[in-house]
Amino acid sequence: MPELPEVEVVRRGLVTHLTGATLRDVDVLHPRTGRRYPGGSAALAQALEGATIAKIDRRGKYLWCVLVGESTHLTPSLAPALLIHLGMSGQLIIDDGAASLLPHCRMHAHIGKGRSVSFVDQRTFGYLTIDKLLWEPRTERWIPSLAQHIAPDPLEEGFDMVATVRELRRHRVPLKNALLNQEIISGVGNIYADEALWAARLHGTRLASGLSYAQLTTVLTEVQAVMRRALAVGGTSFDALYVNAAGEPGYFARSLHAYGKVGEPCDRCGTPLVSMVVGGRSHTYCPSCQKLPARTR
DNA sequence: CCAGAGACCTGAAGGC
DNA sequence: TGCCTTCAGGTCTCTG
Repeated sequence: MPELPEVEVVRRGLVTHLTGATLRDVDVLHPRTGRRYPGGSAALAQALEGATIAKIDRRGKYLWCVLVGESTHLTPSLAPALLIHLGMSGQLIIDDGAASLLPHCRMHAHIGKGRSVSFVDQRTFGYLTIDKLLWEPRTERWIPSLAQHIAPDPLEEGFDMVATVRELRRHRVPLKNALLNQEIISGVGNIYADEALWAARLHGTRLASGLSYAQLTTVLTEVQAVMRRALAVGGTSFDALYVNAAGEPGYFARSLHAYGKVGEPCDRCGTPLVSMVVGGRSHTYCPSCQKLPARTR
């Protein structure tokens, strides 16, 4: 559920409250939360103790806090970013620290001025770890080593539309799957993939390798457009599983045209939308606007 | 190298 | 009413 727009909304909220903050009394409360950190959750909590957050950055669905270590436990070889992936249900909540632990709280730390930060994650697909940053010459950015395999996202400066189209055409897989492949383009999840395909009038089972440069440019342009619109209203929330750093939902769900709308009339032509499984993921589309061509393979 | 399937996890929703 | 099954989704890992 948290896809690029939702993660960016979270990042912006954290910039306000975490920049310059020092983490104290760090607790990592679930073994799966620290599973990507050598030594696990207890070692992670110890390593984060006393770390100060200098900057908060993002690529696709990966979020990271650049750390400046006053911490004696931050080993130089592992400095200097706290990498956060929200998984399916992760939330980062800033509060005044007075209340007891939130339900499904997986990490908690004090950040000064009586405030605290909580990582809440019902399904524990998310994780926190400490990772080193590596210089990426192509985009001139420092990127965590665990996100090295992730392609630039469609809203970052270094995003190369032409190169991404070329990469999409290399893959003989359904376009829907190609859009969800974070190594081709990052930040796209099931919601925005379905929305962009609907807007581009393309069926998700069309092979990426079989589409024209113009068609692929159109769908990528729609990915950018739908994400910008979602970002402007705080992202997409269906339930309490996605909220910003202040615990508030986003309002893009009311603007969706395809995702989660099986059986409802298409907003363009009125034909009821249908759903099918593509590459193990549900794909909701308009059978009239998003036609499969006669020759599909 | 590339594609596809399974594993991980919890709570909501549906079936009987 | 209540138990059981199914589903949802993002990534990582394994298999073919």
